[in-house]
Amino acid sequence: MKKTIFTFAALVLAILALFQLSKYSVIAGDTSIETVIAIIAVIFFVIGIVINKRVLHKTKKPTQKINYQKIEELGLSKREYEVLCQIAMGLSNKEIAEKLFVSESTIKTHVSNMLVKLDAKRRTQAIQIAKELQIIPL
Amino acid sequence: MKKTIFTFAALVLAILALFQLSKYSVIAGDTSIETVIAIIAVIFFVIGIVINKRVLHKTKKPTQKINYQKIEELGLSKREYEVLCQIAMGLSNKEIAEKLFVSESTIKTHVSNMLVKLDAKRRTQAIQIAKELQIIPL
DNA sequence: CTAAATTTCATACTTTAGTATGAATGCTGT
DNA sequence: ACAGCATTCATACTAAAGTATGAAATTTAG
Repeated sequence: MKKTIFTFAALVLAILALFQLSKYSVIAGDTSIETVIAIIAVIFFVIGIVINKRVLHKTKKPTQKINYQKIEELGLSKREYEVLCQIAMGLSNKEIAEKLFVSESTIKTHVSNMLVKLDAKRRTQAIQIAKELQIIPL
Repeated sequence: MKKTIFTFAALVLAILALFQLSKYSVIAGDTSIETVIAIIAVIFFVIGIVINKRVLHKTKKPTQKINYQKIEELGLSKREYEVLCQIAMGLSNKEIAEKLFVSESTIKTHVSNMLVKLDAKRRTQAIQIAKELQIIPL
């Protein structure tokens, strides 16, 4: 944090110095206004990019939004989708059954139907496919 | 794409107009050089931020880097880690065996040892845990 | 209201996953 | 050389996952 303040202060000073330098340069007739403006433009353009990159990197969280349209396209029912999410959480059929207050055989039915719709052979493959299609959170 | 080119062209024209305007303004004595420079600085600062945001949003892929230190902490061997990655890809033990040119029973051994080290009961849970620990790509 | 879809459950079965145990080979660092 | 670890493989077993089929209750859309 101290480093950031230091860097920022140094940057401001450098810019102020450049301002003065450019002003005298223009008055003295050594440099054209166009050149000065161009340099200033480039400098602030770069500063904008750098600052933006810093901020984005700090607060960036991959909030992947779910493709609900794809879920409908696949013909996944509400229950089948719920089961799919629980599978992705690493739960067994038995655990899912307890969580959703239904029997294990019901879960098996949902899983089997879901696998067909996702064109998967195993539940692990279903997780992978669902992630690719962005229908479950990462 | 056409829209981008249009926007960019419009932007360049606007800036050139601003340049001319500011130049005559300064020559006429209506505006100080400082003001012009400040305006230019702000404009390009904003442009820098906007362009950077666009580029980052387009090409942003959640390139989560793998926590190799964590892999060592868990005591996962090279082979066990390989198997873990293949499991996350949705492959069965048999498929993994063929891919790595070993027998299925070898894969079973690796899987079993890996599950203990990851403190998982199932391969699906292992995937979930591995993702949390950031030892496999999302 | 009726037809279609969803959800539920069961039974029987096959396949895959995972555990336990033992053992041979090869590599590595001391 | 030798202890320790990783890798390989096998056999036998248990547990979990997945398939197939049929059927009843519920919801939903037309």
